[in-house]
Amino acid sequence: MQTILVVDDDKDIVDLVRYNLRKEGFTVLTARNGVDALELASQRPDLIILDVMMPEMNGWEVVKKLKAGARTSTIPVVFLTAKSSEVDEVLGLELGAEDYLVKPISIPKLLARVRAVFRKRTSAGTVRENIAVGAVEILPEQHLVMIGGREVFFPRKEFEVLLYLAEREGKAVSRETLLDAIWGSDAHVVDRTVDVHIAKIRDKLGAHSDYVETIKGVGYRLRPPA
Amino acid sequence: MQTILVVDDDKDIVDLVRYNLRKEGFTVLTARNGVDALELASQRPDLIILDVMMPEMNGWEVVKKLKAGARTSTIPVVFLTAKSSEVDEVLGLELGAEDYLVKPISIPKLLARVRAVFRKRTSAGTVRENIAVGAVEILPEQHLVMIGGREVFFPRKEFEVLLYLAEREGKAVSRETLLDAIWGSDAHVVDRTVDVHIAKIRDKLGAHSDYVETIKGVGYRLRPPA
DNA sequence: CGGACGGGTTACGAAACTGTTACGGGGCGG
DNA sequence: CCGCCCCGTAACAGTTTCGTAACCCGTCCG
Repeated sequence: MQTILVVDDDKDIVDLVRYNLRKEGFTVLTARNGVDALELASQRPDLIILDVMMPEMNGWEVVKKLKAGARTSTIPVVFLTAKSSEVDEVLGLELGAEDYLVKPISIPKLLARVRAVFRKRTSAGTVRENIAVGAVEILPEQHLVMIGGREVFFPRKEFEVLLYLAEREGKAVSRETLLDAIWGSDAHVVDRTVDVHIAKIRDKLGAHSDYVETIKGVGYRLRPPA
Repeated sequence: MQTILVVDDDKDIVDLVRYNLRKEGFTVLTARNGVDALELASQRPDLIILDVMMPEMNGWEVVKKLKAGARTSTIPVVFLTAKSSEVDEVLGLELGAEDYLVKPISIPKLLARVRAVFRKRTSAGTVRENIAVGAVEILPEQHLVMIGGREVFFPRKEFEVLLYLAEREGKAVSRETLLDAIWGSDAHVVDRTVDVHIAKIRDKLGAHSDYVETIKGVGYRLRPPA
């Protein structure tokens, strides 16, 4: 079953949310401050419900750190906020906030949002299964790459590029497509940047660097050699 | 130039979007409600930017009707939404929404999304199916050519020429037509250039070089020998 | 028989593309 | 505050691809 991390300094709210989510069958982790939240986030819950206003480390900071961590950057976050004026910030800042809820919390609304997140996750194909291309294995959920059985660390961008290519094994992928998919359609990035990442990926692939083929004038293609 | 239909009940937004899209060279149609939108959609714009919240007929209904109409079902739609909670619905319901934008609108983002839609449409949009002509197999998505089961590399231009001929197997294609289709109508290329590429293609086809027939005074034709 | 046409081939310089390395900025952790 | 890592950009070098021109051949005439 899916795990949800609930973070709020108000014990009443934590209890209320936990009770209701458990009743729905979710596994619930809780934290009363940002530090503990980050600690628990490393367990990779499927969703984080996060209070904006907290002593010491507020919600923004927590999210920033989550997004920075390779293992936690893809976890969806739903904000809890007391003031509706904060809503604009949630939407304005592009922190990858999945959604928000305004206090006082309406339980039906909460559950609806939570279900919506999971629906989106599964329908949008965000369920990232492990992929193997020849001797290269990619484990998206753990942000891990195994090359010939050995574990190799890939920084975020390189990882995403590799994953994208792997999901389309054998297909030619243009730089433009990669930029759209990974950097976002509104990115301000030169396409030669892709080359550099490809170079680094090849470097890490070591003996298997020939998995990444260059198609001049077209793009790249990932596949095991014949 | 491409035509975009903008639908929103807020005049300010319509004006803002129209102004910016026009500046980018698009032809812009506008509607203030769902009914007018459907009316204009019959003109088959290349893209529809659609507000979710509108009086009388909301965005969902408009899209449903668009998808129902044979002439309008393939037009990509980008949603405009004020609340992030609606985003889930956009993605959750599989209405074929191409993308979405959250208000307040960022113009650079809007333009980036629009451009992305057109890029996707022209490049990956069409599902390029594999083609076989005799012993020659062309796999467009992988940018691969198999000749008698053996993989042979074709540089971009040669690949495109071969593909173009293969898509018209048995039909005579003039140099002029090829130049138009592959080099672009605004290219400044001598038509004898085509001959050179044909020669290279024949060379790579090896034993099957006779697939490419010359029709004197007309052009070329690709087909397996009788 | 000579010449005009159309086309096949080859050679070569220019342009286009990519691989790689180096550098600067930013963020995070110590 | 310092140092390390990730990332985007620029610059340089090495290839590949492309477009033309040139030359050659066969055919079809008068």
